[in-house]
Amino acid sequence: MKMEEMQQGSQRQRDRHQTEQRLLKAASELIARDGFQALGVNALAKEAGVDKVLIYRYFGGLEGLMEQLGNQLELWLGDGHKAEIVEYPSYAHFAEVVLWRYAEALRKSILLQRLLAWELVSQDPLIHRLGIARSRAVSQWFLRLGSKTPPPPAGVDVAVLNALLIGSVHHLVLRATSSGDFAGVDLKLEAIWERIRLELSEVIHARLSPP
Amino acid sequence: MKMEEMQQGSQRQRDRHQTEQRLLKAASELIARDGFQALGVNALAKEAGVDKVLIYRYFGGLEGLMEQLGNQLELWLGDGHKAEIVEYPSYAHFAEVVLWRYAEALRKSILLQRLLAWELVSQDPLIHRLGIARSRAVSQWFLRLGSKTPPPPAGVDVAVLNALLIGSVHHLVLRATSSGDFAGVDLKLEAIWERIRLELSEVIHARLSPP
DNA sequence: GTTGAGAGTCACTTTGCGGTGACTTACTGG
DNA sequence: CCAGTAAGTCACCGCAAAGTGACTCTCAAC
Repeated sequence: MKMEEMQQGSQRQRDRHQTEQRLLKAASELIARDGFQALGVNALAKEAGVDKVLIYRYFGGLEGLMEQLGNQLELWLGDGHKAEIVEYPSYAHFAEVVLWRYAEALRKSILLQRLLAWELVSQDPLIHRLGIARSRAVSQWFLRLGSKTPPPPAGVDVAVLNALLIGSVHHLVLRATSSGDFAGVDLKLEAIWERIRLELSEVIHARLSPP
Repeated sequence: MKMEEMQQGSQRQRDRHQTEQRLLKAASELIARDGFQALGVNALAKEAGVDKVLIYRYFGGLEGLMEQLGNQLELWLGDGHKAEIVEYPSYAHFAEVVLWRYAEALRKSILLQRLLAWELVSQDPLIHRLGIARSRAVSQWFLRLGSKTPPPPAGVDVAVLNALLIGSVHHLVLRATSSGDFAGVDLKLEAIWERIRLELSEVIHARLSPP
């Protein structure tokens, strides 16, 4: 009789690795469902169906668990990193495609959204570190996708324009899952997101296409 | 001897109105300094130098106090509502000026920033209601300032463009006070904000000025 | 003066949190 | 077969939170 098959019933299954994975998964789900505010040892242990003492034994506390969760950060972006690198006819085309890829990945990853939102309110140094890791992962993703692209036109403040564009995407996505609307626009409708995509494209080409 | 002048020392000053104002002011300062997470009856009472039972007696609890604080919401926007209504040569000029006014008012009002950020993470219906009141106040402010302005050019998705622009302003201001940087841009520098203003202006005119 | 109402004070209960010590159970290496 | 180690369970501690009851003090109306 193999060990994996027996289930004594009186106690849990005695598999450290599986318990760790349970905890990490439960943490993800808890954050995605209720946000970082709800992440406590008691709630997490209950969500995972595991005793809370194991959080301390295996991870040294919530901080350690979060740190380990953060290591899977690039995984939070979903399959976006599988995107192939193509050659774009212009920087504007590149920006348009990559920005929209990012927007779609962000919309799908509630976990990443929760982290972005929490970065705006928390002063916890751990969250700050997670934010730095997130930022680095994202910009590397951008860099990789843009490795074969023409340079942007001169005379345009590309850094600031990028910040504006990414900022608007962040804010709209975050408002979509929090209140569902923003500035009179109903972000729950899929048709609106198509209009957002179009308008982003217009803005990018209006600013970045050579006149 | 007037009642207002005596100060017995053994007990507080026996002035209900002043105590209420103390509490409201303390709540503002507490939120501005430490955020909504730090807003509890104990912390608030300590900040105001007042017994916490008075929060329940005078406001019926934190919710009531917050509600009353929310009524002063348009006051949070600072002296922005004192701005005179002028006639703009074009919709683009109007958008440029008003958007930047809003950005500057928002940068100055940490209280409003805290509310905006908290709306993104909280599921509290009270915060949701506050957000609706805030949104209404802001859009009325926009409407008032734009009462004498030419219509926007046809063929442009003005609603979505506005959401994008306001969203980017929101996000950059919020990141400025939380982490201080965004997308590789150092939001602590005043020079950067000048570049942001310029780039916003460029985007607005590129999209809204008739070609 | 007396008294009643309202402002302020204090002690208390309850509840949920993070965190820990001591225990039981099961597997493993010798 | 036995002993040690590791997984899991349980009860508990200290603490800070929200909220409440009962008290004192002060003034004003009569």
